[in-house]
Amino acid sequence: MSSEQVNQSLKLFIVLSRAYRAVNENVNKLIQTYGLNPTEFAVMELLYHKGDQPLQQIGGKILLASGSITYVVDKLEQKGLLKRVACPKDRRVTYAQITEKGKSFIEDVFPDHAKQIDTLMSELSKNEKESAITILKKLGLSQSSFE
Amino acid sequence: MSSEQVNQSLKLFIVLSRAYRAVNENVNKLIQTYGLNPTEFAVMELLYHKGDQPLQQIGGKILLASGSITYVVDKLEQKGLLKRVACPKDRRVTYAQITEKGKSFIEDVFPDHAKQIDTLMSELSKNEKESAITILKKLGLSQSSFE
DNA sequence: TTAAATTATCTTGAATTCTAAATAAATTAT
DNA sequence: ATAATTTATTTAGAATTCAAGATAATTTAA
Repeated sequence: MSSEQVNQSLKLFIVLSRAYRAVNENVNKLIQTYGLNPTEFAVMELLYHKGDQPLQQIGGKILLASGSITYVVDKLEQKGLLKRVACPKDRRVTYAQITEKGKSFIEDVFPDHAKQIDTLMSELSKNEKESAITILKKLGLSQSSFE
Repeated sequence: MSSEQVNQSLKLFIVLSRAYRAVNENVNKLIQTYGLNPTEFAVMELLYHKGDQPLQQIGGKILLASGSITYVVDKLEQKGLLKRVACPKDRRVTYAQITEKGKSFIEDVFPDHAKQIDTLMSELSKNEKESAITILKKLGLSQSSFE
């Protein structure tokens, strides 16, 4: 394990962090204009694209502790964008389910949202995006090593 | 602007987010073992590698609001890892300056820290890292578009 | 079956971050 | 020179997140 190799990895970590933060900061500002915060939007996207979710699964998918899920789901329920639905088979479980209002919200907002993200990526060519996707996929699988 | 292109950008955004979070989650756990939180560590790294910083500049470099800088700098000052130093030329300005204790801390911790990050990147070949660095650099420059 | 262990959600309190306003110093314009 | 604007830091209060514990339901094992 040469020092050069370590330096390259460090540099990648820095560049990865900057790229993510730069893009994400812009996406977050965009989401604010919809009247939601990033976590709320992530939950809505998840329910819209993947269907009803047991509360617990939401935590695993968007990286949120169980106490925080209760908080975010409460807020979205107050806004009428989702509702809690009891699981008939296991009474410990509650599903979050998108409402009609929630569905309309995502359908209103998502096309432009996607276009804006495309704009944020416009510095990259098609091939560069392709390469980045292939490479970054491998990093996304990192197992947790320091628990 | 084809829909395929937008989809590719969306996919890259998702993969970028997952990669960053996977790596970052591990790095954050590592930092916790040093007794600091990620923001505190970022400030210490900045001061160690880039020298004294006016408080305001810290915000720009690690993406933190001015109110939060006061909070983090207070905590690091309490821990004796940095001190505030008045700017002689402009009395509005306060510098954060690393202390000897802070310097020792980083010097103790950094070599292993870097090695652990290298381990997290070990799924990628040298060439893949090189490509990722080149491509991600372009994204890191994204200007804020929705202020 | 009953007890023990596990799982899902919620509650509580602390930590961290943000926004907006307050304060203080410097700069600009009249 | 004085007033108005800008810049840097801090304060105060709200929002968000987490960790740990509480509650309730389910499953496992004796």
